[in-house]
Amino acid sequence: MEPRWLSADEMTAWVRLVAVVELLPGVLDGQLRRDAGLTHFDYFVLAMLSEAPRRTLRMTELATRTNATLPRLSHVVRRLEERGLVERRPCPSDGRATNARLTDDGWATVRATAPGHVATVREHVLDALTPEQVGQLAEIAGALLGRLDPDGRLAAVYGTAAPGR
Amino acid sequence: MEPRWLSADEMTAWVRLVAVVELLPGVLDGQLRRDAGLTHFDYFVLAMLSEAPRRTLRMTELATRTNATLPRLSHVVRRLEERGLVERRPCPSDGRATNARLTDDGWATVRATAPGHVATVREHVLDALTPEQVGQLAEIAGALLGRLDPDGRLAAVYGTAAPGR
DNA sequence: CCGAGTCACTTGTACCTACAAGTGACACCC
DNA sequence: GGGTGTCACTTGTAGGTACAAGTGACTCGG
Repeated sequence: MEPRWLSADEMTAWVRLVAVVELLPGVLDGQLRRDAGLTHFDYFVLAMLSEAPRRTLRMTELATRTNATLPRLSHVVRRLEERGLVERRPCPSDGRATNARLTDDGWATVRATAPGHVATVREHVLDALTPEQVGQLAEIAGALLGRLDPDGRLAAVYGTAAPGR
Repeated sequence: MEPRWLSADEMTAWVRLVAVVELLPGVLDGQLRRDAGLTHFDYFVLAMLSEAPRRTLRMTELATRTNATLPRLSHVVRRLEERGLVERRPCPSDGRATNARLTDDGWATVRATAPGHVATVREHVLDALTPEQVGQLAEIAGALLGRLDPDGRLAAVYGTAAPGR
């Protein structure tokens, strides 16, 4: 089988996108690790909790929102718990479930870390684009998510409605 | 310090971009791992070699093109060498350097793997976009790379874009 | 109830990556 | 032409992620 190859325009877009996907995590991880001793995934976990009602989420829900497997999340939350940023309690209404809650220390950490993180995002991404391009990027990324996340598992995070479903 | 926060449009674009960056590597890795037993980074290393003259590159050059640290590349190439896909030889002109060359087996592996990889890229990325959006994506990603890769270390890959193969 | 099946999570093992230290090889300079 | 410093890599060790198996808790048919 021989699928149609990529045109020059497609190749350019694809190769650059791959480069971005390769470089961006390192930039984010580096800044957060230096400034707060957190990996980007750690920060994302804390951020998801900070936006949840009562700063609490069930492990399963937290796993889908962070696109993590349950074992991975379990390990990460255990480490965050050892640092006092998160606490786990058995869910009163379902004995199988565990609720993860952001502690006051964790909340303070998020508030202290967010400005530097936002500054990094501005510096390396948003400020490089025109307002028009920001809109185009939202459209394009939305379209990609329709393919990358057809079940909408992350839809609760990235907002409303991929057009694909 | 309080940097200006993100506008609603910026937040949408950013959150979606993060989701893409989070999901895309998993999709690429999964397909390549299932079909060829290669990680996306492995494949990228082989692809870079396959496009180089005489299918040979010095380790340092290969590291910059793949955005890898030298230790990481050293481990990966050792494993690829154990599988017979790559071979290493001391550089005759500089005793410090090592040349990595794609073997015939490695070349065959790349040729056998590329179509499935391209199909995945089409399915999950390019076919989700209009031709106009493909152009916009190239522009946007190019702008981001100006910030993410200011020294142009990866420019040899995404810049000239060598659409030949 | 009671047993099979599923769910929600935890633990254990293997792999991969990052960081730090070590080994030759080259370059320069007096 | 030794001494110093840098370069190009390799090796060793620690930390994080993925996959597989295990443990209680719920559900539902009989």
